[in-house]
Amino acid sequence: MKYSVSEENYIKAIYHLQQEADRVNTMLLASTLDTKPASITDMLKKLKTKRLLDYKPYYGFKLSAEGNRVALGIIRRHRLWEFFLAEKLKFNWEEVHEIAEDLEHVSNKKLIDKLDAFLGYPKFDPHGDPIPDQDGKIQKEEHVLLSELKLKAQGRVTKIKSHSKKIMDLVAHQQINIGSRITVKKVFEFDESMEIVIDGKMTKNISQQLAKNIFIGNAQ
Amino acid sequence: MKYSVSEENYIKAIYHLQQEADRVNTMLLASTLDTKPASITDMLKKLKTKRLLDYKPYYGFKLSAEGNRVALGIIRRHRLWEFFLAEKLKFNWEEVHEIAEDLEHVSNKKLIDKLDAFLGYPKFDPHGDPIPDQDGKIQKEEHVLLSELKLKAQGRVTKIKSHSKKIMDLVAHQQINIGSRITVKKVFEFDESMEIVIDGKMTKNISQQLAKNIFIGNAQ
DNA sequence: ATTTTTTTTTAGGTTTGTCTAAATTTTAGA
DNA sequence: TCTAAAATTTAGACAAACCTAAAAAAAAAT
Repeated sequence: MKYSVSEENYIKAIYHLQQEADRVNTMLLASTLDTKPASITDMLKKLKTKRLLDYKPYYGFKLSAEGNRVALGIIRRHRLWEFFLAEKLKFNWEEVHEIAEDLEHVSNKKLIDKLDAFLGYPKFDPHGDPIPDQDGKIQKEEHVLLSELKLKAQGRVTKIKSHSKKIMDLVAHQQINIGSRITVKKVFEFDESMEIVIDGKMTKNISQQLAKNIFIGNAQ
Repeated sequence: MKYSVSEENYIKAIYHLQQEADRVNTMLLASTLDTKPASITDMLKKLKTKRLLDYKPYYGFKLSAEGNRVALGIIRRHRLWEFFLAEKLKFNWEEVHEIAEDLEHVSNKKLIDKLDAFLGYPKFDPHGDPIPDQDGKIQKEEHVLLSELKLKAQGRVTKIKSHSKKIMDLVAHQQINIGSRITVKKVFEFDESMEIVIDGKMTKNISQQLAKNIFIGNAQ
């Protein structure tokens, strides 16, 4: 089965929102996709008839097993292209998300499997997110939010929660990279901002908002 | 300026048809794109208002300078992806055209220029067609149709005219590749079919129809 | 030079994915 | 519990890209 770019974007957005809270509502999806609630309702009905979504009017919705499978296929394509762009074409890791948004919709199975092989079957993309394999299996990550790290605690950045341009801009400017070693030096009670040291070299001040978007691996 | 997938497909088709005959008509374009003439007229008007096309109702049409520039951009993307698929992902060269039809519509300039660099600035795609550079410049080919080759003449295959699945199937089956050395052994008057020797090893019989789709370099 | 055929365009309709505005249902507040 | 607010859906409209059927123009044939 082949789905339109729009359908794929809805499925992907629903999948991601469900990772946070497993009941997703129309308003939230509308703001995520930057459309109006009425448009969401239209598409929900369409996805329901295609059996990608369990949906009852007014009762909320969630992806069916098949919807999940489709979502993981889209995410697999997205993250493999991100890996390709960063690793082979030497893009900065904060640039790759936007381009992969387009490439992910080219859904030729053989293309993606050959790309996977060419890249050496990577397990994580440049943002630290796991790449689903051919069967949609993903390797579990073990991490905690930087905002939840205790004073003097340290660990490595494994992932940035959101990939919006706005966050990527800030993260890149602050020189926070996947793999950077972070130590929490101080947490200010006033606004919950924190002072951190990156790779033992640079001292930076970051807002709680930002800290809530940075994952730190608890292993390694 | 960004164009829709449909607009790009029209522009590309018009460009290719103009290489053969420089006056293109509605019927021909309709059959090439597998749509109805009425749909062609609709799009011609649209492309005219976007200044990509010189078009007067009933008088025929051709690409404007800007239309040509856009066409060469699309062709550049298409052929770079074809090269990537064949060279890096190890696709057979008869498979790459179809996948590149989708990839060509991802039009991020930086992506394409970095891909070009990654591939080592190739001048020809796996079909032997020239790849336009960043400024739309293409390296001229020197070749002649196999059907026009004289008896006992020989040369190397530089390109296959059409990339349709039907032709690619036959060409692959007959083991005719870019770079194959072809010698014309015999031409039969009855149907203009010819007996050829490929790489001095295999003797094959091919129809005139096929011979009219195979280009032989006259240099080298 | 007409008539016939072919090509092209126009007119009006369909689907997809969006919108605004209004109606309905649910949730929250007093 | 009744009312006000918020969320959701419905109704109807629109643009893009296609379609069919009919009209108009150009080309070909007699």
